[in-house]
Amino acid sequence: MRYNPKQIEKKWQKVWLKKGVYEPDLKRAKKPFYNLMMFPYPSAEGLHIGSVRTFTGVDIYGRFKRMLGFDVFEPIGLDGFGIHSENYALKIGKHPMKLAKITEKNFYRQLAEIGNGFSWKEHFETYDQEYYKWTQWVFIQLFKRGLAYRKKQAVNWCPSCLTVLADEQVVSGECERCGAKVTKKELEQWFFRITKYAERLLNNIDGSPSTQNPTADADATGQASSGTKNLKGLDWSENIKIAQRNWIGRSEGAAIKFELIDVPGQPDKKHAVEIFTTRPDTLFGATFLVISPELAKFWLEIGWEAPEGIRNYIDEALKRRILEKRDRDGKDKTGIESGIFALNPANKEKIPVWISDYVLAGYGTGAIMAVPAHDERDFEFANKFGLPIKQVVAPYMVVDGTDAPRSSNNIVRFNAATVIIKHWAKDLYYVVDFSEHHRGLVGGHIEEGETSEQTALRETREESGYTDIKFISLVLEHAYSRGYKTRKSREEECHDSVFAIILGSEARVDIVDRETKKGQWKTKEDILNDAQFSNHHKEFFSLYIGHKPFTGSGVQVNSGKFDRMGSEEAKRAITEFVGGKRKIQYHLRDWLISRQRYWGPPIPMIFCEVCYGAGRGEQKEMPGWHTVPEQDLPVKLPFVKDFRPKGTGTSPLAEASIFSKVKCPACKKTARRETDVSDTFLDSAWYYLRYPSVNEKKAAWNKEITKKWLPVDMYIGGAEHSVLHLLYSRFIAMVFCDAKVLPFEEPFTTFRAHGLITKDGAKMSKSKGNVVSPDEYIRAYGADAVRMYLAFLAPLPEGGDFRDEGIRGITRFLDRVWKFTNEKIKIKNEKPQRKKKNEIQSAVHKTIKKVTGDVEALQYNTAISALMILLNKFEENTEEISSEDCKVFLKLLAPFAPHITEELYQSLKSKSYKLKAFSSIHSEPWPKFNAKFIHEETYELVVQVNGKIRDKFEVAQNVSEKEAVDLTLAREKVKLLLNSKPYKKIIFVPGRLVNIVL
RNA sequence: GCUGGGGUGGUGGAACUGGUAUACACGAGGGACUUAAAAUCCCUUGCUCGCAAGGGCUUGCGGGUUCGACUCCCGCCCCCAGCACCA
Repeated sequence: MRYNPKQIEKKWQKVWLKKGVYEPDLKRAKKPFYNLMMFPYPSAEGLHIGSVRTFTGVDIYGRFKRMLGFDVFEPIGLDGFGIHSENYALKIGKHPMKLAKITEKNFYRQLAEIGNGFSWKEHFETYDQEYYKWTQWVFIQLFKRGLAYRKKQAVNWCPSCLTVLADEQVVSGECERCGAKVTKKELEQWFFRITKYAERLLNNIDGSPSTQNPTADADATGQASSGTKNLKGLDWSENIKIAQRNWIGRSEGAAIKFELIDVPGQPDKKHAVEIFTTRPDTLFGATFLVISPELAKFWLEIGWEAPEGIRNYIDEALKRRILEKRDRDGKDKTGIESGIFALNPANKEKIPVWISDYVLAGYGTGAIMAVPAHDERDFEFANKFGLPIKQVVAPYMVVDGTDAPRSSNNIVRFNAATVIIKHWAKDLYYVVDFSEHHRGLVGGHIEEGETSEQTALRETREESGYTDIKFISLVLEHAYSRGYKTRKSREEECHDSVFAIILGSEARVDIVDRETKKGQWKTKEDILNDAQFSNHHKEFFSLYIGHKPFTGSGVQVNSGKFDRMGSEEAKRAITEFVGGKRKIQYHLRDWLISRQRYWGPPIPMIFCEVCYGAGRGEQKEMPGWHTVPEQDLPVKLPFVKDFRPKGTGTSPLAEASIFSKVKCPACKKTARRETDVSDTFLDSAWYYLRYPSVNEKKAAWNKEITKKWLPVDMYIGGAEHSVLHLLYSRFIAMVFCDAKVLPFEEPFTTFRAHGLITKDGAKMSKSKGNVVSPDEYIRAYGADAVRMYLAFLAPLPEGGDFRDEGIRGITRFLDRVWKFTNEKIKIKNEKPQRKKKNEIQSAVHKTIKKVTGDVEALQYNTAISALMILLNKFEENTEEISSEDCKVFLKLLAPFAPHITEELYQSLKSKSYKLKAFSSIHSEPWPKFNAKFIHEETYELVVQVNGKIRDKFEVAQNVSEKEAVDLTLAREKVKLLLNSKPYKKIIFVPGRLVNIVL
């Protein structure tokens, strides 16, 4: 019989289902293992090959764990509620409610065909009332805990589709669907206060105890520290952790008040503006303030009398802000002088206040101090409007990570002068070659009795030979650098004075410097791009000639009594000096929950005018708002024929008066329902809690079952969800942990991101028409081959390239597995002639070890390669292989190719299997390796001469150094190479090589 | 621009803790079987010089550390992903 995947795959899928091979006992499982893949949303074309790869990737791991004795729970469901599914419905002109049923069927069929060990009994869909009832309940709990609120905010708006768009539907400022330029529209929206959890969400990533944070909100997180502490941090892919850290975006800085002088229209009042900065060390260099148009508008509202020009600017800037999604590259800053002045608290200088659109309203206080010498944006702005630039931090070149001068014994200190020499006529600069691969600027030590200017002039003459020198300016008072002079193995620290010198003419004398350095003229660009140009000097050069602000840390200059202090230290000192407060800011914004759409769970809130008038409400700050009483859940999504988004900024549900009209739960008068639906991310932020408790009718999740199965042991999904979905899920878990209805605050113990899959080296996309559909491949090659090929492409965490020819290798392999095992079955070679017993045994056990380790690390490609090598060995030694060997092989292969291995395993056990007595290979224990079988008696010793391989020979495993060396020197080849010359030394690495150094 | 990840044969990709670079597979070339093709099986396959024995070169580029570097250090270039006026 030939291997025919079509026949066997369907057969075993049915048997597994019937026997409940993949259904753990949720109540009584002894070693629960929750194996989860990211919630799929059914898309237009059905299952994408990339998702198939993830699902089988997760499944391989789950099958492996099951064989290791765990009760594996591997649920599946559909995230079919929300904007993606609705958009597809809009596109093909079907109603999403009807469409859902169709896609659902197709999706589940595809999922069944790939042969995963899903726990099908627990599946659900997010658009099922039984599910979204609890999604609504989740919303209510957040409202009750004061974490849901309403606020006006500008949302993405497509003027052509007349609809609100989610951020991810806006591709570089344009509507994903029609390509129209996306604008903004101000609407009242529901938000979740995720920002209250910013610090905890951040700290849990690393499990480090929260840092001292005097100003952070204490109320929401107050009881947090007593909760579960995850001291080790999350076992997540590092890149995902980094993405989350960046998204939360904690920055440490200071809040500093600037007094305002003479605000027009406010002659008698004292005003001040508070700014947030991460660089209080640069305060002495703050030459102006900038406020956002929003803050300026607010100032106008509270009585600032500004001239019309300024008012116009503010209005226009605000309008632009609403219309444009985002500035393409953050350039073209606009601005206007307000006429108001402020007092720099550090040096008491009077500085102007500007209004500009480069300052954001939503971050910090909406006002900044501008330090053009040390901030790129301020620098650009100051140059555009001719504002003063004042340097207060000098660079301190470092090699060892420290950022300030410090004392140490092996530091050689000296003062030096560095000189930038400009050509007399062209835009060229003189550089000297220190050595063949090292260039830099002219300069040298300041000698006894010399001023730094004198040094500069002397060094210029000595090193360049030019004599017609015009000293033009002192660029920096001081700069500090530390470098290693490796040859002398000491550190040197020099205090540089940097000068710019311009040559009047080419008058020149012979170079008198005894090192006779070679020099050349270079352009600015050449110098800045020269890899061999001294970095230390490059920094000086770019500061003055390259015209760039210095944004690093270094040493204070021009900062009064703080001069010569390291700038890191100065941050604290200067903040204190001006009476500022240390402050922590986050980039994280609150979670926008409302969608003015149809296809989602209606937000379970009721607004009552009467209660609003009376100031009644469940939350003090939100009079008039009531949650839908729990017994009235779910708020069913009605069938609305015209589900298209309206251009009005309200959901299509608002049109259905039967839906929106409701009795107020408090006063029983007529009230109206909230007609917005919630964001899809809310559906998927808690779904993992529902799977094990899907049969629970009275609550969103069952307490005991949750305690048994959660948190999720292994979670695998796409890096594209590394921020939003994972952060939202963590947030929701934390909230419920605080509410004492969840026993943990981190939902996913281990998370691994899989890579992206390409087709023939190119990204798959509908427009390119190169999207791989799993169906045709499964039809042509069978699910096992598809699964294995996807696993063989590359390690799961990395991407891979799908090539049609590649799959041939796998089908060949499976054919050979089939043939070989069937021959074994025929011969029934239980006690084979074992001439090479040790060799075979060693190969088998090595493979067990390799596959076990690789599967645990999700390196499926190398695990499969090891199995291929073992099969080669088997085929070369057919007579030597027992059916036990075969069984081990099949077990190792089983997670990857579940159908063929089941078929072969069953026939290996008995000629005809009986359903009654059926026990699956997938429930068998995973093979164990024995280190003593892996051990080999000899190994190949490599002989190197000066690191090059010259010879190899067999030695005993336990060969001593002396023996090995003697054997090596006795080799003919070695003798020839040495030619009886002496060698310097011999290095022996046991188990590997001997290296003879001449 | 910033933050990650990466750059190894014609291709997908291997390589322990610094110790035999290119495992495994695809593709290609040659051969066997066949009337023929497909399938299957066997051999060759990093580049290069050489009739051969044998040598030289090779992990994006340039330096360095080391007996020895794909691996560690410094600088640069390129690709992918995410973020992007966050002060």
